[in-house]
Order: sequence, then structure tokens, then C-alpha cells
Amino acid sequence: MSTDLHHTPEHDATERPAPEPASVTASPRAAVLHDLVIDWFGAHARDLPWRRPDAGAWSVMVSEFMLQQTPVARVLPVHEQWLARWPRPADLAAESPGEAVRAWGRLGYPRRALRLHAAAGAIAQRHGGEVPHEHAELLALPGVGEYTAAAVASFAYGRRHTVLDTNVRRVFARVVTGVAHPPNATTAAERRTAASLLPADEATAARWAAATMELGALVCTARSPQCGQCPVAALCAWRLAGSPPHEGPPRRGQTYAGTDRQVRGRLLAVLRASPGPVPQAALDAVWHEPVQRARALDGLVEDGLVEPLAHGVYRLPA
DNA sequence: GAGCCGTGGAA
DNA sequence: TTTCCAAGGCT
Repeated sequence: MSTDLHHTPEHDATERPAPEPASVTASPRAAVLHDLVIDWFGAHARDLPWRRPDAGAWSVMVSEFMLQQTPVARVLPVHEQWLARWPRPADLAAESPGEAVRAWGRLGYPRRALRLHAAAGAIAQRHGGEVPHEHAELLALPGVGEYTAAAVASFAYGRRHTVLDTNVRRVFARVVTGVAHPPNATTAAERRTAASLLPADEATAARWAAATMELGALVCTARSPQCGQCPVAALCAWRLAGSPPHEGPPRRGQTYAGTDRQVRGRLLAVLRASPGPVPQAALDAVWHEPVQRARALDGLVEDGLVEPLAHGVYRLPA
């Protein structure tokens, strides 16, 4: 087994707050899963910029923000631009939030740009400019939830955390629970499953987190899983059950056309494209319905994505 | 906990 | 063409 265990320094795990409990029973089945998935990862992992040995925690953190609901392929070029322009958190913090929104481009959910900018400010102020190592400290940053805190701690610092994103949840739903898709919202049962399967060894746990995510992203996909390529197909509860289709409430789709989100997107696109303030008329042109248009603009202002100036002129926040 | 928050590519 | 969904977070 070439699990490629990087030997991390022997820093004391006991001094860290609230370490995640080791699995009660280190079952043989779990050990087999670990080896199979981690070995597969060693052979098939994508070479992503934020995974390279020289990628720092800031690179990892920026990638995690951008990857929240946005595919890797679209993140790659923007991530590269951001790291080149703002190589450290303090560099981004020194910019205006509007520049972060502008550089976010068309990744979607631009509030993430605002939150990442605010997180950079908090890191510069409270953490000496270094992305914090502790899960609790990460969680306290704007835009960092349970998943992102675990991901940064695990991927950037090799810490042991349950990293439960949509990929991992789907892998566990199939391999462990035997259903086609996880529930709409993360459940306590899923957290227990993830915790029970988390390898006790810190470095292995971090490797496992990345490996299970990658398996979900490349093989155990939502639409058409490539079970023929899966290292754990023979152990997969879903396969062994005959790959039954999804049951229960439909996985809620998100309508978009005609929503406030679409209007917000169009308004912000105008602001991003303009180097300076934009007159009301330029914004009015993007949507015919005045009530919805005004509501969308108000929402953007409310969110801090747009700054109203005097006499009907708007700009990205300074 | 349900609803909201962008965008674009693939099926 | 329509639908699905992609490394979530916040209220």
C-alpha cells in the first residue's frame, strides 16, 4: 500500500480544542475503504494549483471560497489571477471591497467576494496576516462555515476533521447507506457516519478527506457515476443493492429565469464592467420591470455589493 | 429549517 | 429547450 503518508511534525494533538473523536471501532471494513480510496487518489488526483506542495493556506482558502457552488473549471483562471494580484491576505485586505467584487468576475454569488475580502481583513488584523490553523478560528471568519473551516484546516494544515461537502455526502450515501443521493440538508446521521470513518491518524485523515471528495467529483458523480472506475464498487452498498433510484422528496431545483437573482446579476455585471460610477439609466436598461428592478438594486445596496452615490449614481463599494 | 443568493456547461 | 447541478453560507 503506497498511501504516501507524509510524516507531519509530532505536535501534540491533545492541546487542541475539541478534537474530533476517533472512530469507536477501527473496523477492518473502514481500513479497507481507506486504503482503496487513498490509493486511488494517489493515482488519479487532479493536479490543481491549490493542491501543489508550494500552495499556501491562503491559496487553499481562496479556492474554497470560489469553489462554493462553482465548478473547478471556472474557478481555475480566476484563482490564478487572485493569487497573482493578492498573494497574501493583507494584500487583499488593503484593496477596496469593490475591487474584490470586480475581480470575482462571473463566478456567481458575489457576496462570497465580499466575505472573502472581509475574511482577509480579519486575518490581517486578528491573526497577524496568517490564515488561522484552528477550526474554531476559521469558523469565526466571514463566509467560512462548517465545511470550509474543516476543508482549510485539513487541506492547508493537514488537520484531522470531517470534511463533509456534497461530494463526500454522496459517496457516503452510496457506499455506506446504499441510497442514490444524500438528503437535501446535512443530517446528524451523516455526521456520525463521516466521524466513524475518519482515520485516527491525522495525516491519513487529511488524505482521506481529499480522496473522498475527489472520488465524488470524478467517479461517484451525481448524474452518471462511473462505477466501473470506482475503487470501492465491490464494497458499495448502493451497488450491492442494485443501484436503486432516488426515493423520497425531489432534490429541489433552483429556478432562475425571472428571479431577483437574475436581475441582481445583470445589475452587478454593469457595475463590474464600468471602471467608475454608473448612472441610473444604465442600470434601468438591464430590466424592464421597475418594481423588481428597484428591489434588486436595493438588495445589492443592502448587501454591500453596490454603493449609492448622490443623485442616482451607483458604483462598486469603495 | 426553508429560502435566498449567480452563472454556465452538460445531459 | 429544459433540467440539473457545481468543494456552501447566512438569515
